[in-house]
Amino acid sequence: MTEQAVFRALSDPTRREIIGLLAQKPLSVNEISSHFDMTRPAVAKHLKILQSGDIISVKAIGRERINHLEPLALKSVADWLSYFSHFWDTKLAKLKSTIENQPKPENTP
Amino acid sequence: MTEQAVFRALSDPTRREIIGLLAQKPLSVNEISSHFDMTRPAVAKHLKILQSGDIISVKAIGRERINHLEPLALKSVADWLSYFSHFWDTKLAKLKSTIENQPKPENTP
DNA sequence: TATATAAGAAACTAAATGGTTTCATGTCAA
DNA sequence: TTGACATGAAACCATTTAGTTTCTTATATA
Repeated sequence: MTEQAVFRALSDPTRREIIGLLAQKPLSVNEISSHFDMTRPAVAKHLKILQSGDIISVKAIGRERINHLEPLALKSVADWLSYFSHFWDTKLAKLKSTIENQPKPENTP
Repeated sequence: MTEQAVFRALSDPTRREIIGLLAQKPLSVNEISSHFDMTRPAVAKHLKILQSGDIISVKAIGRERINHLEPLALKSVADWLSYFSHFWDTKLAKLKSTIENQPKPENTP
């Protein structure tokens, strides 16, 4: 939802790991839980926090709830960071603005 | 220090605002505190957390402690995000990896 | 239909977090 | 040298966080 909700969601290592898992493919709550050394309700709470940041969406299939990564939510963090990126990567920042101001980039062979 | 320390430091809106201030110029503890509706010790605690993530460095000048932004620390977050950036910006991600994987131009035969 | 499975919900707990107030220490300047 | 100022440090507090256990509900399936 808000930028704060995304930053907050990313502040926990378990949640970042869940994001990494869901980047591979959508997973049910049980499938996600099996990757961690904690109970299913604990994982479910993390999923709820990820939902509140719109980082994942949930689709009910029968009795399972399939969690999908919504990567666009992470872009707000990337946008915040881009304000500082020129400090460490002037070259890339310049390229970025060049690309974004171009109507159509040429193909790399 | 660790990636976790950086993510943790960014999870608080006050700390992100401090980062924004220090991106303009280095500031003393009092100067930073004057921007917020909380006591100086509270701000000092935030500064300590930012230090623990190596996001700021402190130089003592007389009785003042001048806080400097260390933007390179933010790069670890950018790097983590770049793993997902292809979801929203395939074009830029490709260019980025192209650039970063290039050897030094002068050594190219 | 009976049973097993997937998940949500509630109540509880320990520890971390974000804030406060008060006090101590070092440095500048009249 | 004395007093004001910048900061650190400690003790304390309320709330949030991350986890647990237990119970309930809904759906698959033998």
